[in-house]
Amino acid sequence: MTGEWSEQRLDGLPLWTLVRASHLVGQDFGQLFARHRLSPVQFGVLAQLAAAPGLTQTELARRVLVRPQSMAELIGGLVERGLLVREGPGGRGRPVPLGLTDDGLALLRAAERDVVEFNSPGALGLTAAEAGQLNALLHRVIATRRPGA
Amino acid sequence: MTGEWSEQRLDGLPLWTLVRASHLVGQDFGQLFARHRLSPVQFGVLAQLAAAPGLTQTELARRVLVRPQSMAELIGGLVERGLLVREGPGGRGRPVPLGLTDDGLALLRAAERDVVEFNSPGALGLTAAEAGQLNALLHRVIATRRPGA
DNA sequence: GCGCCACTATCAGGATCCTGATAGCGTCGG
DNA sequence: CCGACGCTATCAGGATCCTGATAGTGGCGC
Repeated sequence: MTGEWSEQRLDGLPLWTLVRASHLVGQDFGQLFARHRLSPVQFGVLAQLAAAPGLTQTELARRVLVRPQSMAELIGGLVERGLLVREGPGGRGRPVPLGLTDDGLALLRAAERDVVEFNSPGALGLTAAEAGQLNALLHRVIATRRPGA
Repeated sequence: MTGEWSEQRLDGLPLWTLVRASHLVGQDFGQLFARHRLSPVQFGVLAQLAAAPGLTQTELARRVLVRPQSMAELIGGLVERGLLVREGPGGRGRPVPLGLTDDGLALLRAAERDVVEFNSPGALGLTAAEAGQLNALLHRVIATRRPGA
C-alpha cells in the first residue's frame, strides 16, 4: 500500500485534478480578461453587480470569494475607469452601495462574449453532453462545500 | 439575447464553474497542507520529486506550473527543513538536481493520506462513480489544454 | 580555439490576495 | 440616554507568484 511512489497516485483524486486543471484554465482566463483590461476577479465583480445592483463592498467580497480588504483597490480601479459608481457619501464605517455604469455593463457584455466562446465544448475538447455533465458535477461539488449558498 | 443580465448566464459555463469550484477547494487544500507546514505547490514539488528524482529546479517548475523564479525560495524552505537535498555543487548557471530525503518522503506520505481522505467521494458529495466521471472529464480538459504532456 | 546560443539560476520590482489591527457607524438592551 | 456589540471600511505588513533583466555554463558550428 505504501510501496514505491508513482505519479499516478494523485491522478485518481478528483479534487487534486480539479486544482491542476483550474491552474491551467485560470491562466487562460487571465489572458482573456486582460484583453479587456480586467482581472478575473474584477469580471466577477461586474457580473455580480449586474445581477444585484447596490451591493456593498463587503457583500461583494463574499460573493467573489475574496476578503473585504482586497476589494478596495480592486474597486478603485474600476471606479476610476468609469465602470462603477459609488452611491452615497461613503466614509470610514459607512456601507457604500456600488452600481454599474453603462460603460461597465457594455464591457461586461463584451467580456462575456469571449468567456462564452472560451467555454464552447469544442475549446474544451468535450462533447456538449460531456460539458454539461462536467458543469453539473462541479456545481454539486460547490454546493457540498458551501451549504449556505 | 443580450437582454437583462442574470447571474445564471455564467452558471452554464463549465470553465467558469471550474475556476469557482477550484477557488473553494484550493482554500481547503491550503489548510490541509498547512497542517504539515506545506503549501499546495510544495506538496506538488515533493510528489514530482518522488516520482522522478534528480529533477532540476526549472524542470520542476514546469511540472508544477510555476515560473523558475518562484522555485528558489520555495525550495529553499524545503531544503532548510531537511526534506530536500541539492545534489552537486550548484552555482549561478549550473543545473542543480534535487532529491528527496527520507524525511521528505515520510512527510509526503503523511500528507498524501490526508489528501486521499479529503478526496473521498463522501467528502465531495458524489458517488464513487460520479467522482470517477468528474476526474476523467477533468483529465480530458487538461489534456486538451496541454497537448504536450 | 572561439564566439554564438540555448539553457539554468538569480536579482529586482510589481501585482494580487492574505491576516491582523484600527476606526467609524448604527442598533439594541438596560 | 448610553455603552456594548456587530457591521463596515481601511491601514499595515506579509506571503506568493508574476514579468523583465542579468549572469554563469556547456555545446555547436565556423
